[in-house]
Order: sequence, then C-alpha cells, then structure tokens
Amino acid sequence: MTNWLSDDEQRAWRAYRRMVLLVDSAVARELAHDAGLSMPDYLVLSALSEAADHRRRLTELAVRMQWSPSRLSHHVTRMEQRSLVTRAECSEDLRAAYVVLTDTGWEAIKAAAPDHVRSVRDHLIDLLDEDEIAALTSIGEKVIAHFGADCLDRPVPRDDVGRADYAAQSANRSPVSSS
Amino acid sequence: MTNWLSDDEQRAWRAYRRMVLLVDSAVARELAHDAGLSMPDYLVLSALSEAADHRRRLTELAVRMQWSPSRLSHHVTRMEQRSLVTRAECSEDLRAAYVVLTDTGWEAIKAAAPDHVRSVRDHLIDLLDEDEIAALTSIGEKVIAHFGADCLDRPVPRDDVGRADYAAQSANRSPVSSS
DNA sequence: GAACGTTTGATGACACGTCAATAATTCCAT
DNA sequence: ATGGAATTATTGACGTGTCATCAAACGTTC
Repeated sequence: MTNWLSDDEQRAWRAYRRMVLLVDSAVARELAHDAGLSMPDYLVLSALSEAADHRRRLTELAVRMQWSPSRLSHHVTRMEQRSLVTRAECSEDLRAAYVVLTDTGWEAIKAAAPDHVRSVRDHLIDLLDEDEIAALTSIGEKVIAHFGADCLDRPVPRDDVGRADYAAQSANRSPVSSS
Repeated sequence: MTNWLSDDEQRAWRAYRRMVLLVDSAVARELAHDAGLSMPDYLVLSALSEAADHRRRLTELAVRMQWSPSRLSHHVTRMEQRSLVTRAECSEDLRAAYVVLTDTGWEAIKAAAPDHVRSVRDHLIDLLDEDEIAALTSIGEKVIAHFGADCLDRPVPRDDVGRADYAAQSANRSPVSSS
C-alpha cells in the first residue's frame, strides 16, 4: 500500500524539480556563453582557487565536491587538455597526485566569476526576499543534515582545520567564489 | 565592480546546490537500484502513462518535459532498444511520430512508482514540515514564474485543455505519478 | 621481509545531453 | 500549383557522468 504524495506534496516536488531544471540550465548556459566553462569546470577551478597553493589532492577534492574519484579523474583529464589545470606528483605518497591550477585556469576563473555571480543573482537569489533566502537556507541545510556529516559543504579534513580560505567569498581576495 | 553574494546569500546558494546534488543523486541511485530505470526513463514513462492512449507526439512530449527534441529522440531510441516504448507513425501528419508505452514499459512504471515515491519522501518531502513544504512550493513557483509562462509545469496545449489526468496523482488510477 | 588488505588513481564501456546539420513533410503566399 | 518558409523528427560528433575493473603504492601483521 503506497503512501502517495498529497496534492500539496506533489506540487512542492514538481516545483522543486522544475526550479532546479530551470535555474541550473540557465546558469550553466550563461556560464558557457560568457566564459566558455561548464559548471563542473567552474566548480573545480573554484575549489582549486580556494586552496593554499592552488592545488589539491585528487581524493581530497573529490570528497569535498562529493564527486566520485572516477568522475574527477575524467574531468581533470579533459581540463588538462584545455590547459586549465595540470597534474603534479606527490612526493610523500607515490600513489597520490595533485591537481594544480594553471595560469590559464586562474585567469579563466577570475574572468568568469563576476558574470557567474550575476547569473546566480538573476535567476535565483535576487528573486527571493530576505525571508525566502532564510527559508531556502534552512530547508537546504535540513536536507543536507539528513544525509549525514559526510555531506556537509565543508567536510574539512582533520589536518586541514584552521585554514580560513572559505570565509573569503564576499571580500575580493584570492579565492574565487564557488557560488 | 561585482556585486558579490553576501554571507547569507552565499550560504543559501551553497545549501541549495548541495541539497539538489544530494537529493537528486540519492533518488536516482535508488530508482536505478530498485527498478533499473534512470530518472529520464521514469519521467518519460510517467508522462506516457498520463496520456490518453499511452502515447504522445514527440514534440508535444518534449515541450511538456522541457526537453530538446533531440534529447527526447535520443532517449526514446535508447528506451526502444529496451522495449520500454515504441514509435508509431501518425496518420494525420507524416512528419510526426508517436511514442507509445509498451506493456513492458507499463509494467515497469507501475512497479517503479511506489519505491520512487518512498524515495522522494525519504530524502525530501518527509524531512520538511507543513510550513517548509509551503515555503519550498512558493519559492519554486516564484522562480519558475520568473522564467515565464513557457516554463510552467503544465503547459497544456490548447487542444489538450480539459483532460484531467494530472489530477489523478494521489488516487490509485492509471496515470502514474511523475513525482 | 613476504603476504595481505587498503588506499589512490586511471581506464574502458556505456548512458546521457547538446549542438549543428539534415531530411521529409506541411503550410502559405502568390 | 508552385516555391519558399516553418514544422517535425533524426543523426553524428562531442563533452559529460557512472559503474566496474584494474594497477600501483602503501602499511600492517606475522
């Protein structure tokens, strides 16, 4: 005996799906048009731009982004071919590898960020008032919490605690917003 | 001069992104595991199950789902190879074609729906109280409205007005929820 | 120090989605 | 009726993402 969705629940689910479809595709389309980057590209570049030496271990990056190692590896390969990032060996652990932001990649993310933020504002943030922003945050964080501690936005590894790069979004400092 | 996101806005955007990532991947994973269907598969089957003769014109379906014609054509081809749907000619317009639900497809969607609804409840709907459901709906519909009338969930074509299949979600009738 | 299981990444096969180009039919204006 | 534009659908090339599998290096245990 299935517990079907009520009309209100159905409506919420449909609105959610449609919103995500529209927002994501609009933001992605504009990012591609303005900067020649895909959303995944942007997220990788942004994560690297937040890192100390503009480099991260593949696994660390994959965990942080909630990507499969395989996905990241594939994507890094493709980005490498466009000179946005490079791989570098890790001297302490020969299995491991770094992904490093190239100058090209750094310029690309710096150039892309303002238009991207504009785009996010246009299609989501600026459409909502203060209460709605708060509601969205609270709903989002509630859902995220349900998936457990592994899924926090900032699963900062033990040995990484104390770094403060993340706070730097709205200031004009070196890390570029992963917005 | 870029209008960067404030801390609150940044937090909302990050929570939104992460929520979408987690919910979508969990629901998709469970659907694939339980029913051997992808989300796109489910959406196509569900849309067809809502149609009068379990069939729809390709273009009509593409518009309704907000998919590109190309995407739908590709996907239908793949689904056809798995015997979930078939193509049929349209006698009135020789350019046109129907996609038709096969018996296999019909059985597949009927079997998949309960688990899928369970999954949507587990990872989103049941996590939220009544107010939050209402807030999510209102936020979603506000955003959808921003994208214009073309993007309504139910861009019912003129000649289709009056059909009532959509109302039938929570009842146990023939159309299967597109949830 | 050899054997075992674990961690870290890479890879191939395949599903998915977009874009641009194509073909066939229909519609419409003359 | 005919020629040009619009509609409908398909296709190929390519970028993207997943899953299963593999290989190499590490670390621990005996």
